Amino acid sequence: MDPTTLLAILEDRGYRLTGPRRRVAEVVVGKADGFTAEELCSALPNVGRATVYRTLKLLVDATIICKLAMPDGEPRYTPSHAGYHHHHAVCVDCGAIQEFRDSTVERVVKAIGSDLEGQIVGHRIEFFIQCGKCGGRVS
Amino acid sequence: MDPTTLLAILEDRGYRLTGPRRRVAEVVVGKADGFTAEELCSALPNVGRATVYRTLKLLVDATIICKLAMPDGEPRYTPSHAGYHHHHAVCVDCGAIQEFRDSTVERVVKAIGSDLEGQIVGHRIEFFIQCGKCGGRVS
DNA sequence: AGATTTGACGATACTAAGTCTCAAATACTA
DNA sequence: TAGTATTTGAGACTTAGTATCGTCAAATCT
Repeated sequence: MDPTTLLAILEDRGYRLTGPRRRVAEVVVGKADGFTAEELCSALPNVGRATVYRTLKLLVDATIICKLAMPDGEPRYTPSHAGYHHHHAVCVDCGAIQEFRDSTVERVVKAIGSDLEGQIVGHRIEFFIQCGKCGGRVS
Repeated sequence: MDPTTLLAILEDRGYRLTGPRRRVAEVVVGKADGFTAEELCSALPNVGRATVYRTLKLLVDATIICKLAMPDGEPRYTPSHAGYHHHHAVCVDCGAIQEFRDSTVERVVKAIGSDLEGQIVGHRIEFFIQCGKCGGRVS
């Protein structure tokens, strides 16, 4: 996604296109492999921390980026390339992210839902990998 | 699990059975529905925060309790009743936890592993529900 | 049981991640 | 272009957890 498209989405949702938001957009779309909030703050020293976090939240709400968590719980953001529901596999060494969608996963989620008492309102499914570059077997 | 068994497991792993650990054990086994680290600290005002966190880590390593994360990322601990690998469904309203094991999930995990570039080193699978008591449909 | 060794404790300072506040600045609208 | 509602940013605050380190006590040894 290019910054212009990203900003257009925010505009459609009624948000103003401000300088800081443009600058965040610029950086975010360039980080194909995901990033932490702190990285973003460092990359944008002229944008306040609060604004960075606020903008991240907007982008997550707009499903432009996804927020996921490393094994230790450290949050990590990644631009979402798919418009549809999907999951992520994150390399624990370099942070590279593979998006995937698996209809089997969705079927399993539904099946489990009917086995549990109560109603499923969400789920979190994340895979941690060592990517090819980082020593994992290349399949 | 009763506190004695819990402590025996720690002992087997070479840890000393100290007063603070006994007190933590006592409280943990009583919290069937999960708890936060802060709740544990409050419940044990005479045990230092650092000790509470250290003991939680020991218990997680020993797979006596599981650490999971609510939708907003807030960590939550829960006594593990199953000895085997399993997943959790947490009520977002009251925190009640259902453990489940689903062989389908495991099969799917394996199948996805062979589709991804690299090697799977872990995964996180959590379901968020509204339990029967909290307004979710009872299935 | 008493002495020794070594792991554990806890007070406190610190870090990291994120939120809140509010006056000042700025983007949109008419 | 003036008006107004939104957004910003500095910095204080919060929350969750870690590090330090002198003190203490559990297990072991004799």
